[in-house]
Amino acid sequence: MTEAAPEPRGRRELNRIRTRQAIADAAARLVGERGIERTTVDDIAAAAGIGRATFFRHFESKELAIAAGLSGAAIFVLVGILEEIPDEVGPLDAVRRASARLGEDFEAQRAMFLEQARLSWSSPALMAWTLHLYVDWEVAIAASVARRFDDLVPGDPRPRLVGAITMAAWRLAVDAWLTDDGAGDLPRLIQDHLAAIDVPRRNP
Amino acid sequence: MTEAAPEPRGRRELNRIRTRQAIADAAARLVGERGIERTTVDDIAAAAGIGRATFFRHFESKELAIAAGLSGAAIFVLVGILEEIPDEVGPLDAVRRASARLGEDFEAQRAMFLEQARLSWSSPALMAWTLHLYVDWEVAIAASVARRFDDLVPGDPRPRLVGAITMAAWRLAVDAWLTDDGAGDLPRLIQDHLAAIDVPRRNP
DNA sequence: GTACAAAATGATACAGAGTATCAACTTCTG
DNA sequence: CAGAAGTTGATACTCTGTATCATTTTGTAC
Repeated sequence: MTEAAPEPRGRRELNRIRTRQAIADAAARLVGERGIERTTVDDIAAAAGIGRATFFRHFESKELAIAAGLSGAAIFVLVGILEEIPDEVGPLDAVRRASARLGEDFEAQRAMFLEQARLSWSSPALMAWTLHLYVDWEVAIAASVARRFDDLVPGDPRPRLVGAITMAAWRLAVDAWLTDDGAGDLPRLIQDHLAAIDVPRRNP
Repeated sequence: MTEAAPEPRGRRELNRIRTRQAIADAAARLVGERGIERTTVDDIAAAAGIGRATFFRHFESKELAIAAGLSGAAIFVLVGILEEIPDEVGPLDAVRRASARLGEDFEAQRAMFLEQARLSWSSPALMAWTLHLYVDWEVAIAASVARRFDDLVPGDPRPRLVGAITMAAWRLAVDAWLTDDGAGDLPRLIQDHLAAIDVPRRNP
């Protein structure tokens, strides 16, 4: 999972990251072209230039590779933007601002987001593994917002809760957007969802 | 998924519900006895007294049947208790009270809950499908809390957000509990998680 | 640059999951 | 009771995911 790690050490790590990204990209592209049912692990492996055994060294399932290819980019960018929000901004406000920043470029990529969202929920197995991937993103968001709490204690549930709330708000906003066939304003929907929740930055 | 539906109409519906429950129960029992890797769809079908094709008419995957058998009971009871909380209690408070009520009997079944929780996260595929099942439960909780908002409007995201928050709080509390090998106080952990979040019953 | 250890790869075989088809059986309706 | 509708179980098949092993690539020490 892509966190703000130090520069990778050697060629092995570089290759590992590059291969994983190549697999995810190939998976998303082939599923976009043919649909999930007509896309096999062998197809994805061939398109990524690897063997099938290597595929399974990078991803636990075909659907996880597809989910990483479809959903990974937007969330990766969100976490990156989160890191840039000034430290004095509270945890949920930081998430709101980062989501708003991501939304600024939304119109330029609306069709792509819509297609990716449709594909993500287009099979029960892919939905299940997309949710699995979202848990990884929750952890990344939690790591990013933890320092924004004034009174964090060891074992404090709030960073993980903020991560979970963020992914839930996004997921439900995308659901509503798809229900409306993408006619709605997704950035607005995300902000509405995030506005409805509060996680105080300081316990009472 | 079990919602407070009217009495089933005919023998077909009764059989469908009964068969589905038999499959889920057999799946959980066999996985408890042998582990996931040693439990096949044919094993579960045989234990439930059905054919393998019938198995796949009730569940989209082996792991979904297992998840339904392991996790379904506790959440079914939670939704039932939610229905009994007085209408004037706000949405999240109702969830807190229902969770507290469920926790009253916790000690009597602590070993069973611990084993079920461990099994639920014991394979990536089962984790993914358990999360998939949780989305069904979010919908059920949303249906139950919707009337507790003073100013609900069509398309209002808050009931679904309460559902998502409830399942996230439970999931993260169980995670923390497992990290501590079940030594912690799960009902207390759930209350702590639920206490950290607010969804105002009325928009400002 | 070389030798060796460690890690990664790809080919392959296999068990089992998940899908599709069809004949037979069960349930429902009039 | 007859006929329609729905459900079932057996079976064949494709593909996923796992395991094994020989080969290749990368990293380290000298």
